[in-house]
Amino acid sequence: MSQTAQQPSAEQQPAGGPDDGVPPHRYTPALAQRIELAWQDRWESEGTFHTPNPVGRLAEGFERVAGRPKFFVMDMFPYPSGAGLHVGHPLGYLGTDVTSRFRRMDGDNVLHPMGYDAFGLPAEQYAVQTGQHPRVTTEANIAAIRAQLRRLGVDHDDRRSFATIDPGYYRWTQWIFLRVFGSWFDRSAGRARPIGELVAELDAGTREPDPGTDPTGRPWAELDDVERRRVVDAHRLAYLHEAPVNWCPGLGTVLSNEEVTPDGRSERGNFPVFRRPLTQWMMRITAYAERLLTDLDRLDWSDSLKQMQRNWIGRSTGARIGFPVGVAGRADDAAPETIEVFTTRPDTLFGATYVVLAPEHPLVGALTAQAWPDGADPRWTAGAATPAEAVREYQRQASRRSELDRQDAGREKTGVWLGVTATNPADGRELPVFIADYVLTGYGTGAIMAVPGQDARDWEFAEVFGLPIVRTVQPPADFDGKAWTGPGPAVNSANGELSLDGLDVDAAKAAIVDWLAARGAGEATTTYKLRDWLFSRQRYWGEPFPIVYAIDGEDADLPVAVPDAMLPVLLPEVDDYSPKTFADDDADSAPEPPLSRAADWTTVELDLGDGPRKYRRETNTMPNWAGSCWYHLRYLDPGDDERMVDPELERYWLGPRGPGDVGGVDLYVGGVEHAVLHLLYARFWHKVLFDLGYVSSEEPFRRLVNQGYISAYAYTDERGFYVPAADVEERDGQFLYEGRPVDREYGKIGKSLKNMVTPDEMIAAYGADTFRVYEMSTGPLDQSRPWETKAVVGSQRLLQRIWRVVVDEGTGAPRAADVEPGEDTLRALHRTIAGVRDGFATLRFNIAIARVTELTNHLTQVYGADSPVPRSVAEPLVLLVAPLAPHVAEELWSRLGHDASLAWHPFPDADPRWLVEDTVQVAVQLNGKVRAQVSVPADADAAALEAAARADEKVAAHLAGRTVRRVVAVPGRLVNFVVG
RNA sequence: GCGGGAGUGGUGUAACGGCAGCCACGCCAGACUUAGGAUCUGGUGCCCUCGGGCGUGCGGGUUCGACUCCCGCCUCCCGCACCA
Repeated sequence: MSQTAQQPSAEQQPAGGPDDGVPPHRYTPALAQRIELAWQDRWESEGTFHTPNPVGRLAEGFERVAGRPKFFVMDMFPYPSGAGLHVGHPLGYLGTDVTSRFRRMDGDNVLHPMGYDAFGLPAEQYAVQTGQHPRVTTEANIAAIRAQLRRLGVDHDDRRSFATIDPGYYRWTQWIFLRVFGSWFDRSAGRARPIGELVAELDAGTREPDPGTDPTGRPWAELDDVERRRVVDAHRLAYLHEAPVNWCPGLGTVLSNEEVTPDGRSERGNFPVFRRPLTQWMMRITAYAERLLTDLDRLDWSDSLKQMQRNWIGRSTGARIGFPVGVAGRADDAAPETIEVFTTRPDTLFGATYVVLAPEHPLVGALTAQAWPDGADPRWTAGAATPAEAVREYQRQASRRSELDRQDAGREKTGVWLGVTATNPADGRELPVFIADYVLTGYGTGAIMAVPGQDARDWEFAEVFGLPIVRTVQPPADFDGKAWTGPGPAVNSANGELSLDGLDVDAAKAAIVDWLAARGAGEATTTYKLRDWLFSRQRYWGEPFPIVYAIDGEDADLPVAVPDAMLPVLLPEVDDYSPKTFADDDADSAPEPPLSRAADWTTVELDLGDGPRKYRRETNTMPNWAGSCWYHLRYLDPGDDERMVDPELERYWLGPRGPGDVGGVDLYVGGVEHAVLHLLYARFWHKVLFDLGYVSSEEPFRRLVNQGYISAYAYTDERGFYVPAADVEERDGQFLYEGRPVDREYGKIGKSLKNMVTPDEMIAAYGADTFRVYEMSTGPLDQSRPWETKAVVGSQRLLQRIWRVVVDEGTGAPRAADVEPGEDTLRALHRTIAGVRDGFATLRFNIAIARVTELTNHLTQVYGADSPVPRSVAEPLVLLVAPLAPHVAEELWSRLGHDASLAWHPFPDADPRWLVEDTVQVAVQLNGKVRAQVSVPADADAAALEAAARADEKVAAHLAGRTVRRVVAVPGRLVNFVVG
């Protein structure tokens, strides 16, 4: 490639024939294509965008950048779907590319890698349909996207690319899983620790098992080995758990809460989802709820995104209060039970008039009375002969009811009485206990005290069931509504020992919680909406778990980690990639993962330290999100076979920049659709790795920006059918397709709206540089915008004008010469430099382009078509535009006589001398309205400014005969006369 | 309902509390052309009696001065939503 290096000019033939009137060396789309392909080849062959690491395999050339600050910029990596990119997809990739190129020129050691998120449902579903191995389609799709990205001219370091399906990558995904499995959350320390330390402390008697981890209730010392294993397993951050899960028969798999849409369907495929108890792998993300919440404050993310995560974590503070249930009416051998409720309003305890359990609450069976008491309200019994019958029927209905119905706040409240009462600990009143589906199993304790006077939902239920309503907060005098949830003094809230009456809400809360705590009847507590992460999928195309279970023996079915040295656990070949799927609405079906049918693979003989034994493998696979939880770490050296990541590389690229800094990627750009799923999971894993000492950064992504979306107009004819948007004409404000009027809509780009526009089409018509400039010119990166193909020509014209400033269109020779620019030109240049830098630094590339356009237009006017352009202006112009339109900039730079790529050339600096004017125009206002302009020296003080203004004829005319009450003169800006 | 964000020409947008509309698309006119869907130049917020008047969703407020800050509405977009 040395020939290319010395003679990089891509121009091999004139752009047009002699007869068509187009100058032979004009920057036409055809020339743009040749330039772009040639420079893409050269960048690749020279390794222009190889980023050196400080140490290790990729350290070559580091001495060149050792003194530079590091800058790690990253895109949310794509899922290679095969559907192809449309013009909306590259927006973020181009934003990071411009930033990356700018920061490199401006003196940073920039890391800008790209990988592929490649496990997942679409490839698997395609495989199920065609029998083609998902790896084959996935790899073909990756190759296609990689080619498209290359054609856009992005500056990724190709040596650092990988896909999550690479065994060399998912080996470490499995390794991280084992670290999570191999640790527990020490609540006293507020962090994860290796599980071995837990065992040591339990053995030493310095620690008791966490509550709820030991079903035997016996001391640790008295437990046998298997019982101890179970206790330890219950502490792990990755644990097996039988619980109601989101079972999706149509997909044949379970889904995490986050993968279920609010209307109770699968996010992928839109199939119905049912709640069903199953044993599944869970990740204890809830242990990190507090840190995930509070550390948001330390991140440079948008407020809206932080707010979404806060809402998802859903912290709320309140109290747990016990409501004892007596034995009266229950089975003869029933022991007394206490219903624990969670409330954020303990101050309203005296207003509680009934208690409600979720239908799935574990105490429901034990609390249900044998028979209805005499005179039971028919509204409470649902017409059933016994409480047990009513409960069974209600539970059945609740499990059948889709999440949509269940969460529809407008639906009338339903429920049944258990036939028993619970005692209000504050005043000893007996309150009826119901089950009702407006109380959710997974939140709080799955049980509430109902306070209709202060809660709209409880009020509604009380009205339907004829339950008493007691106000315990005095509403304002003019309030005539139902439940009052606002502030006010407590009323009706006293017992023999305690009175809350007159206290405001906060004071009443404090008083009642103290009183309850003193009698062991309750305590202040915090709960979260966030639930543990369901981590198993019954799919083929995902990472296998590095977990086996003994087949025989006392410890059968307890999970055992596959030793690190035996990783990766490779995905086996199978004949059928599909999980067993069922009719969409078959709620009673049970999962059957494809790996369970790989008979040779599922059982294995291993020696895990106590001799060879037979084990069965875990046949679930990890969810799609696993691979994207840590890929930022693998970019640092994807070829490292020794470690997940070299700690020294992690410290260099991701480590904190100072005390208290969270560290992480310096700029992470991607779509807002990952606001809770990916970003919460990735933060969680990163924090676990931090706690265990594998990384020095507390957060994965220091700064995050959501790029906007590109939408496009679509058109429907009189029948409501979409017509091809590309063929619609606008005439006099009317939109016409084949001469007939059509209606305009605005929406997602895609086949269904017939408004698809692809980068390939745009690149073919204009070249990648024009496409890049157009996309970046339409607004700040984070802003959504409409696509308008007809406007692309503006960007094409800009690049043509820049080309024409630097190159003679007739001869192809550079027009730059060593002539001195005029002062106007110098000012224009340096103002442009300052503006472009500002635009790049703030991701408002539209500003940078506007300033470059101004400079170009200035040069076009001043230097015409023939006079030589000062080299000292032409060269900076080329450098300024280089991050936006890198190919044409490289070509011009080379024609200006430079052998080396400009990718590493210093970005121009604005000379402050040329940013200040000698004389400035200042506005003269009367009462805030501009009446005149005066020209004054830039350094004129207030008095000089006022004098100059008064000397102006127009101003004098305005001031004549009027009283000047006040003069505001701001040097360099304006004079304002306040007149009477 | 709760939370977040945004409302500026025909369109995308721009304006440290200081001349509202930079730059571009579109449109209008002109130049060069056999020709123009090329290129270049000029114009283009609205109204006007050509003096000027009015203009940043609406209404108030702070200020010498508000697109910008504060309060209250309206509209649109996004997220969450029976979360106790």
